[in-house]
Amino acid sequence: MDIFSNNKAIKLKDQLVQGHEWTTKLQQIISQTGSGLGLAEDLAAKILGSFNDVISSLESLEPISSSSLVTAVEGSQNASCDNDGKFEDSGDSRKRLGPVKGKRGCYKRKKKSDQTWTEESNVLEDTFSWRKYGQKEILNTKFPRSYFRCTHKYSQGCKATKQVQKLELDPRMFSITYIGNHTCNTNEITPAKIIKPCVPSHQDEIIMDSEELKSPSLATSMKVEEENHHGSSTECDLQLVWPDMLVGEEDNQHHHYEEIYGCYETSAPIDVLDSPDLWSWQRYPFQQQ
DNA sequence: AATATTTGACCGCC
DNA sequence: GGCGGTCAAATATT
Repeated sequence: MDIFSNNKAIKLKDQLVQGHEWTTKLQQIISQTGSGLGLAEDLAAKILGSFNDVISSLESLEPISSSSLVTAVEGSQNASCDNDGKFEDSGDSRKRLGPVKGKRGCYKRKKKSDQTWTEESNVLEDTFSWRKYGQKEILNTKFPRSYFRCTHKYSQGCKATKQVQKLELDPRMFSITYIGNHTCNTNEITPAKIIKPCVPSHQDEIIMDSEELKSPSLATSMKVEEENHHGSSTECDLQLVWPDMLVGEEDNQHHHYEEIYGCYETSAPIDVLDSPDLWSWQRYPFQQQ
């Protein structure tokens, strides 16, 4: 009955966690920038402390464990007819049984709930791993909209999705709409205190966002693996979501499609350790479809 | 072979 | 019927 049992609390917590992480990244940037920023570093530490306090208070009031998150989120999004989008029977059950058109599994369109919020950002950064599942041209908009779902949708039933669209007014910015909260519990709340900004160490592993990201800057959770980096990194950025929307030097492109990786901090040795930096670009966990 | 992305088709809502 | 969100076969990548 208290407010912490509802979805808003979950969203609130997610946003706090996000704020915490961004602050952490900011702190890292500050500390890497070096001298003369002690005050800023102090301030970032204080902000982090506040985030920690609020988050832990929230958790103590109502343990929002991943299981309770599942409960909270379920019911707001029943994706398909009766099986609730669980695809519990062998992953292949979702595939068409043959060249039968006109019978795609019936599904209910999600309604946007209060678990939907939009951010504008110049980075496509967050702590979750996403998998793109669609892209659409949107009427009267210049840029297409890309649709992402949580990588753990099938393995853990996480129903979080997000939509990303470039802003017309400022094509360097993205409008990112998050729909639903994550119910997956892997990497959900990485120990943000030691999160470092994603600094790609190899050119071929560059990511996205424009020149300034080559300097330690805001981290990103997405990675483009583009082998023909003739263009600016801004183009990488564009290619991340709209590989076909490149203007200009597009003729040189071989249309290698982007891949998206979750960017995780390696506190424990995981399988990808050849990364010279402290980040490991973890491929999306295996999963059956 | 396993997994991810692309992209046209399909579906529900307005 | 149009539009936007999702599905899933085909294709690309690792």
